[in-house]
Amino acid sequence: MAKLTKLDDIVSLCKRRGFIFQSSEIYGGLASCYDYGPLGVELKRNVREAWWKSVVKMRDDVVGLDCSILMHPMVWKSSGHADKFADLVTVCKKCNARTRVDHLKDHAEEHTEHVPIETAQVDAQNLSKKVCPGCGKIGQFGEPMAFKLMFETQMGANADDTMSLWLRPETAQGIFANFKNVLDSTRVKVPFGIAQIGKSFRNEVTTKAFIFRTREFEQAEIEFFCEPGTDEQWYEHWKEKRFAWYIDHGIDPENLRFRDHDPDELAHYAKACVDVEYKFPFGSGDWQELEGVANRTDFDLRQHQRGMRSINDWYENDRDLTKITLKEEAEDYHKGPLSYFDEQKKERYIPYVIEPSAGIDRSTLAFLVDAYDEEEVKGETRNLLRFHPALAPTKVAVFPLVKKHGMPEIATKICDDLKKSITCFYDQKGAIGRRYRRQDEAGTPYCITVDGQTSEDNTVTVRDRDSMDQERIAVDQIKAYMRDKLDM
RNA sequence: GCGGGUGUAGCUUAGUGGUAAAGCUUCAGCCUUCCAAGCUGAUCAUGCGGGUUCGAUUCCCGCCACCCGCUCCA
Repeated sequence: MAKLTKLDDIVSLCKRRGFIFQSSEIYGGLASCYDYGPLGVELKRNVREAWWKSVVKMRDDVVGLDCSILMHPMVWKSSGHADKFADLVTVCKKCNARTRVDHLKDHAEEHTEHVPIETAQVDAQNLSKKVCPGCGKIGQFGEPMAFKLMFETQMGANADDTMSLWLRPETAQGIFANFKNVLDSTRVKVPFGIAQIGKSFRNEVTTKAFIFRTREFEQAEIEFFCEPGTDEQWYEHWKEKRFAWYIDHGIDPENLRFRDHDPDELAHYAKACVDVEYKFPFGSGDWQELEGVANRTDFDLRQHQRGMRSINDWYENDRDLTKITLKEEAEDYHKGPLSYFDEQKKERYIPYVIEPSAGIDRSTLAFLVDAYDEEEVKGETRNLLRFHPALAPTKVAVFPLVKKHGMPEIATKICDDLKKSITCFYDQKGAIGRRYRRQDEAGTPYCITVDGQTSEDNTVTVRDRDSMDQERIAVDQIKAYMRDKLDM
């Protein structure tokens, strides 16, 4: 069957049906920014809720959180973002390949982490011996360009007295910063997790592929705190849980896989990391990351303990982060303010952290692409979105077979009644077949039709999106029927 | 940022140095008793800004945006 094979087809579908629009389109658009239309916002909201339900509501060991996007600058000093979230990039004059300066080596290149900007600048002084990984030419590089990877903004209305802040580049740090608050207020015990969904901002060097890599994006992250030594089993646990979530919500297993990070690919704080990848149809049909599950060890909480010890330095140095370095870690750091006291073992430790970090926009796109289908029906092409019921923007559409003989009144009443608990949509325009197809394109799983028989025996037909089969049920059974079908 | 490509109604396409055509969609009406039927009518476009020209959607320049690479990662 013909499917979406080009990104252009997906973009077109998204716009045509009101899923996703280019941001500020009437002004020519704004690079890398997108808006969710009427159907898109419902879909995305459902993706969020499905995630939240799965990791918070259905579990006893995860609680939720919603942190501010603006946080104390020291958060980013401790996390490492302030020092390291800047790259110097240079371009080979011969082949135009673009490479991060810290990735350039005299000989073979090996993967490295982000490095402090100052270090990179020193490195950049001497590129004459460096080898272009693209064409192998030596020392043919242009002036290195600095990239600020975090968005900066100002807090304070008085123009002469403002404070520069960053928009968070990840939601994770808000969770670490609230670790103690959650411990003190919710009676949770390790192992437990804190989940959060929210916007993050990164000045990606290059954006990519529609909403796949954007500078403003939405993350769904869990920081799961566990006892050191149990981290590997929890890593496996989350790896499995998160993979299953995509499958359970309709992603074709053929299009989903794990990709383990190579040891030299791991971030400095991570002990292990695996990506959940989806086979997007764009480009050459590449596998692209939807979610990363990482074992972050005790790195973050230990870093924040160092940061807390350094706060006075920040004040004493005119609140200038570039002038300070974090204090060394205390000898007994494992008993520090962000440690956990294990009642069973009667000992304190800094928990290890397993972090499943998903991209809401990315998975929304994956669910959309994966649900898209075309099939031949009586010589006509039927376009439909086979969304999982939990994700479908509209759950039920209600129609009168024709708009006379009192059918619209009955149908309207049914729809109004359903609205209280189910997202539904009423339509009486045009021929019935057309209305069915319209709902197919929006991914609505069920259509209820009031016909001539309804006024005689109080029954309606329920039409299934995927099979197009119809079933006749009693009006007073509709709610129960839908609850059952929609698994509500 | 560099290289390559693209930009005409909501969508898909046509076309031209003389003021833009069609299909689908949408809207109104008629007709319709179960899968995009039919009839009538209507709305809607040359990404933005300059230049050349009597006249630019078309030619030139700049900008913006998107796509494909280089990169990166949720």
